[in-house]
Amino acid sequence: MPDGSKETRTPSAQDKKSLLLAHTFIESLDDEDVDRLAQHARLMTYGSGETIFRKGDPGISMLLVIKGCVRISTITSEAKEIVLNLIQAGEVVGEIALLDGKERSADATAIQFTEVLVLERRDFLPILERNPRAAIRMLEVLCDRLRRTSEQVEDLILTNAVRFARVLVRLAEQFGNEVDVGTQIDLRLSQSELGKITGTTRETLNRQLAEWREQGIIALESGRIVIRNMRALKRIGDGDR
Amino acid sequence: MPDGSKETRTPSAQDKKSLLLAHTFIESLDDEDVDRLAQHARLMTYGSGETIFRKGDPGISMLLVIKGCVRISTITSEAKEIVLNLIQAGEVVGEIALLDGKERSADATAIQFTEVLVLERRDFLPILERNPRAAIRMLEVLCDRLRRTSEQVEDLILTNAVRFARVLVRLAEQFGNEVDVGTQIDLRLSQSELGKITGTTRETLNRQLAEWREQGIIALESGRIVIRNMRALKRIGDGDR
DNA sequence: TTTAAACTATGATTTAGATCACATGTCAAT
DNA sequence: ATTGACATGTGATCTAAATCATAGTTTAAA
Repeated sequence: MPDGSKETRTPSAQDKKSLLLAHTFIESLDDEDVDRLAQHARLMTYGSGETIFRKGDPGISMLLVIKGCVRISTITSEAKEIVLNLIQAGEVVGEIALLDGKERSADATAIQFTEVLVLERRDFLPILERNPRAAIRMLEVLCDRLRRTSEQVEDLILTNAVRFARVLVRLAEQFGNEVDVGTQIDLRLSQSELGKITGTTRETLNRQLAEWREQGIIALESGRIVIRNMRALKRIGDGDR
Repeated sequence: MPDGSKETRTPSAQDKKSLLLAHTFIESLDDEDVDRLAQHARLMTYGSGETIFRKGDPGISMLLVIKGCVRISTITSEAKEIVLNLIQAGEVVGEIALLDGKERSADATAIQFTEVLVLERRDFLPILERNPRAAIRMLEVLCDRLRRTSEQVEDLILTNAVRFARVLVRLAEQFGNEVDVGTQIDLRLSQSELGKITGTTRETLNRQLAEWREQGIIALESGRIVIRNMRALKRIGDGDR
């Protein structure tokens, strides 16, 4: 696991502005604000496995993910790691601590080569205070997160098969890519990684995947899961065995 | 379980205004907006056990809890109920669906005699759009929720004893009342109810509580839990056995 | 003031899934 | 090509907690 070796490029404010504008999040801002942000924003890149921030860090910034994917996770007192969220290009990371000024509530790690634009609290908050549309956009983001996380709570009291099915369906919605045989999840996830998403051990997960593979419900295509029978998977996820 | 029999009083706009002003949430609004809300807000009351809304309902309103306590919960496909949140006087309920315009993501039930002020989407959203401070206040509420819910996700992959301890500590923070023997949780919760909060069966919970009672860590005082040794409970919750 | 309904307590049994153990497979680096 | 670091695949065993069963207790209603 490489660590710390974040590199920073030094692109022009113009470059940064166009990156900002490409980000869905930014559409709620007017041109001046975008300019202001572009001036102060830093562009950072992280290799796969690199830590972006850690639980407990002071949270004075928010990241717009330009490229790649960020895993939000935390390690319990019993030394189990659980993934709270996977955040892809076009979404934001670290907004909670930025907004409430408290510590980071979880760890953030790049799981691919990832580029982010870092917005500082002092640059961003004034914009929210001036621009209600931006604040409302932030509210939408948080509502979305909350719905997802509540769903995860529900998932965690379900039996494994049902939970796995629901997680796969959700991953397919988030990272899915339609191919001829079905929906491919465009993420290279090891089984232990997937285990951390579902909150189970690698072994149990492996057995379940094997079964579904035999039944033709899923398949593996160069290290990526392809869902071949989405309907069946959804049925399992609904508990209709 | 009584149902549906909501009664509505018809207080004056003045009455409603003073209720609004008493609510911590409202401090971010200016006087005109408070007046406007007071005119349209409805005061509703619910008996213990009454349903306020159900998962799947259209979410066109938000409730300010004036008095009492509301349980936010959901029933899984496997027919298990889990409590996502307990919301007491001074807090808001149902803000997510109001903000994102989607369906209610969970059921809301009064667990005591409860009074709420109902704010409609069409009255409230324009205020957010005009008043960034109110929007930022909403952001804080959501951040808070998100931190709580993420903690619950963490809790759910812990072993029961650790999880119970953490839940009790959290309930003590939220509903605690310092008495001579310790901190009393000011809620009458049956063990099955507590089970739904911790995501376990009544039986397992019962055994754990019995053990802690013998050890003098907790006690029962007229149906309410008193934490007599908070330090011990916190240590257990941290996994330091 | 008894009768029902809900809640608490605890033992016995079962079970889902974790843990352990080890074989096999893959792939990048030397 | 060989080594080593990881990832996958599967049996065997163990265990935490669910489920089942049943008795006692408190609360509220008739």
